Order: sequence, then structure tokens, then C-alpha cells
Amino acid sequence: MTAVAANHAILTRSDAAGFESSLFRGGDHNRASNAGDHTNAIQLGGREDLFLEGDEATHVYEVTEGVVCLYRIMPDGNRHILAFRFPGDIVGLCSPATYGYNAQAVGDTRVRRISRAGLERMIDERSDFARRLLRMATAELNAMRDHLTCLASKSAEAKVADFLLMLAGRSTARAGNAVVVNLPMTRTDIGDYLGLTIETVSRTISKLRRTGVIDLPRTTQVVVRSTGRLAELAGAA
Amino acid sequence: MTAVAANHAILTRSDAAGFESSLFRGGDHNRASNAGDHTNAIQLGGREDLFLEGDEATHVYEVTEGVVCLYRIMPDGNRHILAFRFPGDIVGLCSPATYGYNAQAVGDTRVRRISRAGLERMIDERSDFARRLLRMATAELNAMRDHLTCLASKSAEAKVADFLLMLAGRSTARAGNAVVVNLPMTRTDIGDYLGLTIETVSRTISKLRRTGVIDLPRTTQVVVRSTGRLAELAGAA
DNA sequence: CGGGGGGTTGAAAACCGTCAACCCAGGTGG
DNA sequence: CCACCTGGGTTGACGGTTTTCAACCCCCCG
Repeated sequence: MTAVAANHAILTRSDAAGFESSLFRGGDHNRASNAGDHTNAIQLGGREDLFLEGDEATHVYEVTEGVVCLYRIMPDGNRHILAFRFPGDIVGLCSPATYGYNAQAVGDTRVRRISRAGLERMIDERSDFARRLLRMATAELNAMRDHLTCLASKSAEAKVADFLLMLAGRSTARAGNAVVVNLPMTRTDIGDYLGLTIETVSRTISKLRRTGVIDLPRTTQVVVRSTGRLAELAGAA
Repeated sequence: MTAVAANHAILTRSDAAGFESSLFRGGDHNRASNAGDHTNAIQLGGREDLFLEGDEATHVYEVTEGVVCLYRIMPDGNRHILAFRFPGDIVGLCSPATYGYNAQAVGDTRVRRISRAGLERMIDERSDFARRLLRMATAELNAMRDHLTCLASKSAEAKVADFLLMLAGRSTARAGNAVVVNLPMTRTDIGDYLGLTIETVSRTISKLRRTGVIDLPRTTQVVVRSTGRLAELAGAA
């Protein structure tokens, strides 16, 4: 229900394996532009896709700066955001040969690229690495379970409150007793993440502001005045 | 959106580590009764808990027969089912020291018990085992993502259709062109899994029957007459 | 200055949850 | 043998919440 403990920089070894530009195919989408880099650090602008559903899963990425969202486009054209990934999180760990979802930078973002082959090699060479990787996968499972629990909540208010609590748990910025939370994502992103429309998201945030639970200095910044009341709204109906 | 490929019997090595009866604490719940067994095979009756949220995660289980559901009790008393686990699936793989959810047998069920310590040992000794374990974790992630996608669907019809498709994907029983699907779980279980009320689940199933998409010989058995139309309902609208 | 993306707010409608009644099967006990 | 009870399931009516459709605002940028 709440945020998972951050596990920073678990992957530290650099990897200099060959570079396939096919990783950054974009279709109608924006594309990562610095595909010619020789380092494994990649910089992405807003709405640039890191990889697409169906791409060969040759690499895994660690977010080092910014936010990445994992999403799917449904048959009816609707977009559903499966997860947001923050610095320290891993993106692209999947069992089959191809990715099962798209990954896109929400704003300006930096990621570190690790080849799948290198990953396998390290698993063979160092068993503690395998355990750490497994721990990261289970951490992702925990986060996913919390998201599931959040989506199963009936009311829109509970969903939004839970979402803000997750962000507040990641934020270190304080203003007195209040927690300052930046929203790099748009209302549309939040709606697609919570299974709500933008209007409902906007209305719910407005209601939280009216009732004094949060403050809204800018549309992209929320100040949580009372995490307690927010938790009540998230937990009980 | 659809069922994950079954990965049967990935864990084959038996494990004879010591047995802690504290695993089966039950509180007000039913309890697994054969805790004195000396084998690692465990038989469970309906509504028996395998472990509870907060229990020390000393073991991992492989379902060999029947269905296990993973669930949480929300602060407001509501139950939310995170997943159903079928034969071949693994239950209880988690990163922290304690389970983050409850696990309960839906009907008569058999599971195989593997100690966490034995798991770690095998990871150290055999790197291919680590990879298999990682693959299982990512398979679980895939299933969870599909569930998320399902829950984010706006309409109840789409959710139920998606749920039936998942079960149909696991079923091998055919009746002509139709797929026969057994429902070991109750309507309440389905509702708690999909974030719907029993009434809505019942009404939606009735509607699918009226429109000829499915047949309902018994309340515990669904015959999918047209997987195509079911997929349309699950995807679009 | 005009246009577009993102956000907010209002009114109406559709959908789902709530409350309630009823049915059915199986088990228990008189 | 039957009456009774209980758990699970279905169906109806009503009300609340969210979606839909729409208008409007604001800011940034060409």
C-alpha cells in the first residue's frame, strides 16, 4: 500500500557490450537521439520511448535520474500505465525474449544500460549478484501488488490518496510538517495509472485541496499537509 | 492480457529441511491440519490458510494440485485477492523477511514446501537454478501486469471477460469449438479479484450467457462458446 | 496574436454499488 | 422422511459515483 524502500545503485558494474540501435526504434514515437554514444549512460527527453512492446529484450536499464513510465496501448486505443520507475529502479527485467510493455521517459531522464548477456554472465560468476537481482524482482512484485491493491480500491479518492502517499514516501523535501511532492507526470498520466479519467483526477485533487489535506502551489507540485488524513482516505472506503 | 505460458515442475529437487509448525499459525482462520507430516508435501482443505501476512517467510511453496489464492484484508475489512495460483505456480517468493499477503487454498489443494535456506543454497551451488528462479519471478511479474491491465479496464464486462479468458487459456477441456472452464472459486472470490461486487459479477456472467458468448451448465462451470467475442469484450469498450 | 497542450469546472447520463428479496442445494437434526 | 438452516447465487429497484461531453482558463511558444 505504501512505497517500497529505495534500493539505490544495486547494479554498479559497467558494461561495454556492443550497441544495437534497433533498441531505440520509435515508429510514430519520439526516439532517443544519442544512440551513437559509446557509454552505457543514456539521456532521454520527455515522451521519448526507451523501448516498445515486442522489442527484443536485449538490455535492462537502471533509472539514474528522472522518471520512466511503463505502459501499454489497449486494443481500443486507451493507454494504461503499469508503473512509474524512479532513480534506483530497474526497467526491462522480463522473462520472455521480448518486452511485454513500452517504456517511456516522463520528463528529462537518464538511464544506465546493462546488456542481458552481461547480466547472465554475472549471475554465473557471482551468486550474491543473482540473489540481489532476485531481490529486486521481488521488490518489483511488492510494488506491483501495492498498485493492484490501489486499483482495487473502489473510490477515486482512495486511489488518488494512495498515489500521492506513494510519491510522498519517495520525497525527501519537507516544508515544516508538510511533505513537498513534485508531480513530473501529467493528469493524463495519473489517470492512466489509476484507471480514472483526467477529469476525475482533477476533481479529486481539487477536493483534497478544498478539504485542506493538501496544498497545490503549482499544478506540478503538491504539498501534503496531513499524511495521516491522506492515509485514512487511502485506507478506509 | 492473456494467460502466461504454464511452467510446470521447474522446481524438482526435494528438500528435507526442518519443519516449523509456526508456519501454520491460523488465528481465527482454519489451519492446515497435517503439520506433523515428515514429507514436504502438504494437503489443504478449502479455506485453509497456507500462511498469513506478517508470517516469517521461511518457505516457498509450489502448487501441485488445486488452486491457491493470495489475498489481503484491507483496513476497512474488505478482502482483495491479489492472484490465483494454479498447479506449477510458485507461492511465497518475497524479498523481505515476512510475507506481504495471506495465502489460502480455494478448494482441496496440494502444495510442495521448499525451505528458503535450501533455495539460497541452490542458488549458490547452481547458477542455472538462479536463472530459473529469476525467470519464475519475471513470469509472476508478467501475470501481475496482465491483472493490472485487467483491473484498469473501465467496464465490469471487460474485467469478467478478461478473467474468463485467463481461465480458458489454462483449461485444456474442449466441447466441440467451445472451451470448458471450471470455476473452483466462488463469485465472492471473483469479485474480490476483479474489484467488483458479487452482484455485479453475477449480473455480468448472466449477461454473457444471455448474449450467447458463454454457457453456464452449472454455477461452477462455464463453457466459452466464442473466445473471439470474449476477447473483443475484454479488449475494446 | 493565434494556437495548442494541459488543467479545471459544470451538467447530464451511464454504470456500478447498495439494499433487499428470492431461489436452490446440501447438511443437520427432529 | 421432512423441516429447518445455512451458504452460495441470482435478480430487481434505487442511489451514488464516475464517466462523458462540453465550455472555459492559463501558460508557453511559434
